[in-house]
Amino acid sequence: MQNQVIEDYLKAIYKIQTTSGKVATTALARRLKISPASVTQMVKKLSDMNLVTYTRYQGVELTESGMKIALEVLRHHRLIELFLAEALGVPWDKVHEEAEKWEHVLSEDMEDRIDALLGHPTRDPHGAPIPNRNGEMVETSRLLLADQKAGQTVEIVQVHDHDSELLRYLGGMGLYPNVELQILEVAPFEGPLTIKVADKEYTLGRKAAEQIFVRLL
Amino acid sequence: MQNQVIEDYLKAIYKIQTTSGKVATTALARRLKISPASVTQMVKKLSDMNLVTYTRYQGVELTESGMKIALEVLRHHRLIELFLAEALGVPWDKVHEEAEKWEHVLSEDMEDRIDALLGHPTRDPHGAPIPNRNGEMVETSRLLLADQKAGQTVEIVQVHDHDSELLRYLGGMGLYPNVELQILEVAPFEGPLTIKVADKEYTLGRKAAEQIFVRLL
DNA sequence: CTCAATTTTTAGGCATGCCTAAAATTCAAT
DNA sequence: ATTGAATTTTAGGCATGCCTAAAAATTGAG
Repeated sequence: MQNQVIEDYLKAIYKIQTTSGKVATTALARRLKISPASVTQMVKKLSDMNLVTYTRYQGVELTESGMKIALEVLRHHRLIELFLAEALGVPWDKVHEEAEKWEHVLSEDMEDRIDALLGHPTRDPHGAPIPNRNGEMVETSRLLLADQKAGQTVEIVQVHDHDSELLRYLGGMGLYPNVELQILEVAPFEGPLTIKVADKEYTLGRKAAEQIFVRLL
Repeated sequence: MQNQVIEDYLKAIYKIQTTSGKVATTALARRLKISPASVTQMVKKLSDMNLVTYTRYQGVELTESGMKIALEVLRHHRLIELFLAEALGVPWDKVHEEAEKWEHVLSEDMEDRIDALLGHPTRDPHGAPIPNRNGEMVETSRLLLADQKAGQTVEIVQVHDHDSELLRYLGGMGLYPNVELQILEVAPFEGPLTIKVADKEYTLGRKAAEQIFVRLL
């Protein structure tokens, strides 16, 4: 059983666990693009290795050591994303994909060097918090831009990192973490938002606004 | 069959092929630390994939496409070595080991970015030539420091990269590629060399001197 | 040119991690 | 409380890439 596979499972379990609590076989299978049957099998092995607790038909949960590994991988992933963006100028819509591969080959020594080079950063290019070496991180605001009211001035805190196309779209409007924007109008019935960024106005679809976390100013 | 495994085989075949010509199963097995029986099996698959030519009991040779891949991996390896040294300050005795892992996850896009960042370099930190995107490279001098005579002034061109301890030893004396040194004395019966580097004298064992390529000045 | 030593291949096995089809269990609606 | 739908697990299989032991081919010393 290779590291890469285990790490991908633990990372996926972590993601699901922190967003929706219980981690069902099917949810894991969907995220990993693996059949549910295979997931069941693998999850048993992870359980044997004390990385997750598993009860038949009841889903899994990370153990302490499973959580530790998941957070290490997450740290690698986000450090690499930032490193690629800063050191190599990789556009923010591409860093995720690359980091998916690099995260599994990063030694502790390289991790430390990158961390130091970047000045011990706490946020990746999408605004997601980077766990420190002890797995601690400062959580981001959980306010969705989509839920805010017209008239508000907010600052972008974090953006979902999975959809490359969305990231390019947002980048085109200058919508990055730490950027301030005004909500001019919110169309009713789940309609689009009209926003003002750097003195320009844009119309932002509801779907996009649901991928953006903000804090109030 | 994963990329990593194929790439490691092709790289090993390349190395043996360019140093000793024919590539025997056992030699490959020794280098890869895999049993000869397993190598035979794998080599058949590589042959099926048209990456090597293989005749039972006669060893293997890279085909054109096998050579192409081997050179790509070599390019990745050496670019990464230099990148780690330059961008992250990794000491030259550690870059090889790290590059062994990174080389397999480097996309073409990242390769180009690193290449550009480093100014399209032609030598890695050990002085080994970096193939360009077409697999072309300028070969280094094949003169061994160990074969030179007393009184010569030479410049280090390349150093073998596999032995971390040797590299630390050489680094301690300031013996890096592009460094000039004088051979003051060569002890007979395969004895050590006395050399002068940056106005300091050192005694260099025969074994070490056999790992260093130079050009005459 | 022979035959013993060496090299290489074949045969048979094993672990990993994936799959599909079918069976077992849980869930939810009545 | 029942039952049909959905979820999850079990059973059986497959490809990859490694292993050891034994057989086959090659090599080289006399």
